[in-house]
Amino acid sequence: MWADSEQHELRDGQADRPRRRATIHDVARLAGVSRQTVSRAVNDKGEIDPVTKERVLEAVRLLDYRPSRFARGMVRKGTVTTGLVIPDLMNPFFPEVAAGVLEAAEQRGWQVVVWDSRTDADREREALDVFSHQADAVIGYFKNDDAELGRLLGGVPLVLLERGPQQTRFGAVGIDVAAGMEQGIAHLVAAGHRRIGLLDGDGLSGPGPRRTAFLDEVRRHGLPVDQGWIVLCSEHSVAGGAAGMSRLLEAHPEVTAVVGFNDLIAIGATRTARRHGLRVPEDLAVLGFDGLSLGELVEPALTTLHIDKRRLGMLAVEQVARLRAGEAPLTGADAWVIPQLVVRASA
Amino acid sequence: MWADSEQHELRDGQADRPRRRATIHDVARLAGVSRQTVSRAVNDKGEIDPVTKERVLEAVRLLDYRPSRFARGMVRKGTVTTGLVIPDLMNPFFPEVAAGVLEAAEQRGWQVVVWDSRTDADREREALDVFSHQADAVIGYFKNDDAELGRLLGGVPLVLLERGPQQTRFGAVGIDVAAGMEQGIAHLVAAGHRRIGLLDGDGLSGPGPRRTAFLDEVRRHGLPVDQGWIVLCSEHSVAGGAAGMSRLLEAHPEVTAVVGFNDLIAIGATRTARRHGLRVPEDLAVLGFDGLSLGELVEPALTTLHIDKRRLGMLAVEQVARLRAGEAPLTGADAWVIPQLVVRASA
DNA sequence: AACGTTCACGTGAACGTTCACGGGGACTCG
DNA sequence: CGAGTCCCCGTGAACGTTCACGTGAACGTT
Repeated sequence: MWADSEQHELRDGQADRPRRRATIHDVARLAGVSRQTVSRAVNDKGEIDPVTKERVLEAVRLLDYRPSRFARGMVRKGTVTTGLVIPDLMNPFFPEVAAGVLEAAEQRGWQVVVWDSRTDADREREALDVFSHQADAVIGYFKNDDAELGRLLGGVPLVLLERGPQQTRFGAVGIDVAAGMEQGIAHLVAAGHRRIGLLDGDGLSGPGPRRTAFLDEVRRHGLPVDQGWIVLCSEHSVAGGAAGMSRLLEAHPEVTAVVGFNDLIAIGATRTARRHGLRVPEDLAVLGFDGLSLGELVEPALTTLHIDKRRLGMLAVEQVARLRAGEAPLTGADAWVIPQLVVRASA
Repeated sequence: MWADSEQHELRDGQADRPRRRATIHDVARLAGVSRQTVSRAVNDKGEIDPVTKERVLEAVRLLDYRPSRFARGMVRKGTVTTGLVIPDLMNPFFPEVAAGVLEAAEQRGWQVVVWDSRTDADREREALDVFSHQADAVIGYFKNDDAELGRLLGGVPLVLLERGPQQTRFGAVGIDVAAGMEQGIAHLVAAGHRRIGLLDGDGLSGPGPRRTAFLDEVRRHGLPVDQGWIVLCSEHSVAGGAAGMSRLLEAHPEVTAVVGFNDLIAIGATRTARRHGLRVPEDLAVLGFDGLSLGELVEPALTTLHIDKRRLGMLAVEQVARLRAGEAPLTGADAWVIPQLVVRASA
C-alpha cells in the first residue's frame, strides 16, 4: 500500500537536510492519510482514531513539520499584532510603559513586536516601514511629524504616546503635564523658592509641553523668569542632566531650585550640584518628573512628579482597540495620565 | 464601462463600515484594473503608468485597503519572527538583555515579539503555547524543565538564557558565574573578610549556579561555611534583598560581607544594613552581581560583577541563527559572557 | 430487513497575495 | 509597410492551511 512510499519518504527525509520546509501534504503522504487528518492530529481535534493520530504525529516528528503561521493566519482570522516603538530601552521609564502595553495586549490575545528606535528619526522610519506591512496597529513615541507618519504607514492605525490628543490626527495618549507642573511648582514655591530653573529635554521639536507648562506656572506665581535658567539636555539621561546642571551652575548660580525634564536628568543634576559643594535640598532643590522607582534609591531620595507609566501603556492599547473597532478614540481626561507629586528628600 | 461599478463600490464603501476588510480584488474592481496592477501600485514596482497608479492609490485610500500580511507571507518567504520571554521588565537587567536581542534581530531583519512572564510558570507556558504557533524561534528565561518546554513548542528552535550549555538539549547562552564568583570572593578575601554571606535568589529549582560557585570559592579559600549565612530572597528585587538582609542580620550578625544574587538584592541589603546602623563597607561589605548602571547612583556606589547584558542578548540571537541554519550551536566560552569585577564603594 | 447514528476519514473550495508568463498597443527604424 | 522594442497591463498558478461538506463502514434499533 503506502508502505513503499513511506520507506522512500523516510530515507528522503533524513538523507539531506530539507531545503524546503515540510508541508502538511508531505506529512499526509508519509503517514498515508489526507491533509485533513493531519490537521486534526496536530490541532488536537476530535474525529480521529488514536492510532492514526500517533502515526501522523510520528511523521510530524520525522519531517520536523510545523504548520505555516501564514497559511494558518489566512484561513482563520484573529491574530492581532501590534508594533511598539520605544525611544530608549535603557531608560527605566519606557520598559514600564512597555509592561503596561504588554499586559493589556495579552489580555486581548494580541502580540506585541517591540522596536527600539534609540530616538533616531531614521530608525523610527525603518520601524514604521516594517510595521506598515507586518502589524495591525502601531503604538509608540515618534519625532517624525504627522505627515511623514501617515505617509509611511498609510492606513495602519497609530496611537501616539505623550502627545496632546489635539496635536495629532492619530490616536493619542498623553500626560497632563500642566497638572503635574502645577503641583510641582506650587511645592517649590511653598518651600520659599523664587528663582527656579528648568533642565529641559532636547528642544528639537520646539519648546515642548513641559517648558510651556513650566513657564505658565512660574508666571502664574509671579516669579522672575530668565531664559538663561532654562537649559537644554540633549541626552535624556543622568549624564545629560549632569552636563546640563554644570552649565546652569556656571552661568546662573542664583537659581535655588531646578525641575528636571525627567527623573534621570534630575538625578544627574543632583549629583553635579553635590559635586560642586551644594547641599540638596538646602542649597538647591531638585524636582524630577517621572516617578522612577530608582528615585527612592538615590541620595537624597528624589522628589518627583510620579507618572503611572503602566497605565499609560494600557490606555494606548485601549485606544488601538477603539481605532480598530471604528469607534471614536478616547479624548481629554480619559486619555490622560495625571502626574502625582511624590515628596521625598530632594525638594 | 466600469464607471457604474465604481459608483456602486463607492457608495458601498462609505455607506456602512466595512465588515470585511477590503482585499486586493476589491481595489482592482474599484480602480478598474487587475490585481497585479494593484500589487504593482502598492509595492512601488515599475511597469505601471503614473496615472493608473494614482487611480489605484485613490481606491486604496477609499477602501482603506491594507494587504494581508498572511497572504503576503505565504508567497514571499523571509519574514522571521522570534519570541522573547522575559521574567521581569521592572528589573533593569532584562530590558538591557532585550535591547541586545532587539539590536541583533534587527540587523538580520527579524522581528521580536516580547512576552513578560513575571516569573510565573503558567504564564511561561502560555507564552510557549502562543509562540509554538506564531514564532519561528524562541529566546528566553524559563523555569519549566526541558521536557515541558519541548512538549509545548514541539519543533520550534529554543535558546535558553542563563543556563549552562550542558544542562539542556536546546540552544543556550549563559553567564560564567564561576569565573565571576572567583573574582568577587577573591576581592572580598583580599579585603580581609572571612565570614561571607550569600543573599541567594529563590531556591525553587535547586541550588543554582550562583550558590554552587559561591560555595566552591569560599571553600577554595579555606573560609568557614555556615548554611545559615545563605539566605533565600523570594523576590529578586530591592525589597526582596532588604527582607533577606534583615533575616541574615538577625540570625547571623557575625558576617562581615555579603554577595547578592543580583544588584537589586545587593542594594536592598545595603539599605537594610545602613538602617541597622552598619556602615558599608566598613562594617559590612556588599557585592552585587549584574552591573546595573543604577549601581553607580546609589550610596555607597555598588561594587559588583558586571555582566555584558547586551552581548548576552546578541549571542542568543546568534544561537537562534545557527539553530535555524542547522549548524551546531555555539558552546563553551563562545556562548558565555564573563562577568567583570567593577570596584566601586560598597566592597 | 430497512433505517438511523456514530465514527473515521477524504475532497473541493476558499483565504489574499505575488510570480512567471504572455499579449496588445504605440512608437521607432529600416 | 513590416519588424523590432518598449511600455503597460492581465491571466493562471502557486503558496499551505482550514472549513464545510460528503462518504462509507460498523453498529444498533425497530
